[in-house]
Amino acid sequence: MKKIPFSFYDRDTKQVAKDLLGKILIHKHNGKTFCVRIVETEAYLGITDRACHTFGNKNTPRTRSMYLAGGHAYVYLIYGMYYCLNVVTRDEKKPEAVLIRAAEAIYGFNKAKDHKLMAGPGKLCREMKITKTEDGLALDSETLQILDDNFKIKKSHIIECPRIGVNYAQEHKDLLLRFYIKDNPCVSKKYC
DNA sequence: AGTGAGATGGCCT
DNA sequence: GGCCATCTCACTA
Repeated sequence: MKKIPFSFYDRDTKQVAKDLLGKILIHKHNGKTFCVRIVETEAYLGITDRACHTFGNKNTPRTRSMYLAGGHAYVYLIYGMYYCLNVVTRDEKKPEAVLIRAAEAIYGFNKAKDHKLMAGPGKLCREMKITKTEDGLALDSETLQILDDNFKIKKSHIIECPRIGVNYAQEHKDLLLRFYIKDNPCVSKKYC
């Protein structure tokens, strides 16, 4: 299990989104450790991307963490009841991020065999107990980490398709910025 | 299996 | 007031 250097996150956001597939995400909470493998991501390309929270350099209390250096967490509340976990990329001047959309349970879960347990960003945070408390944490923190266990994914097994739920984003809604591992049963939707 | 409504809060005109 | 990077449940058929 290798630590991931911060330089990994200060790269092209689309590339980081693809490279995060297969990586290990760990959250420690109330003495429990939740460990998963990331199987689905989406790239949000900052101030020029209509689907991104920082479009037009929008900087509000909610999006504050997007302006941290790459390798920090950006957690926000959506629809009043679900949290979504993002990995901030690039540097402080480029508020871009990767949404972690789905993961496969490795350990720490009672229903680890349920492939749909974390098939979706809201479900993932609910099951891993990730909330606003984790917003802004570095991804090598004691309680929140992303690690590399040398799990490799062939390029041909990375599927690219349009992002989910961004129909409002006009000319950016159809960009192929959603990535998932081919044939993995834990992804949030099959069709693309 | 596919559609539609409701939950619910922060942030925007 | 309306929209949202969502999810679940209740309905249709």
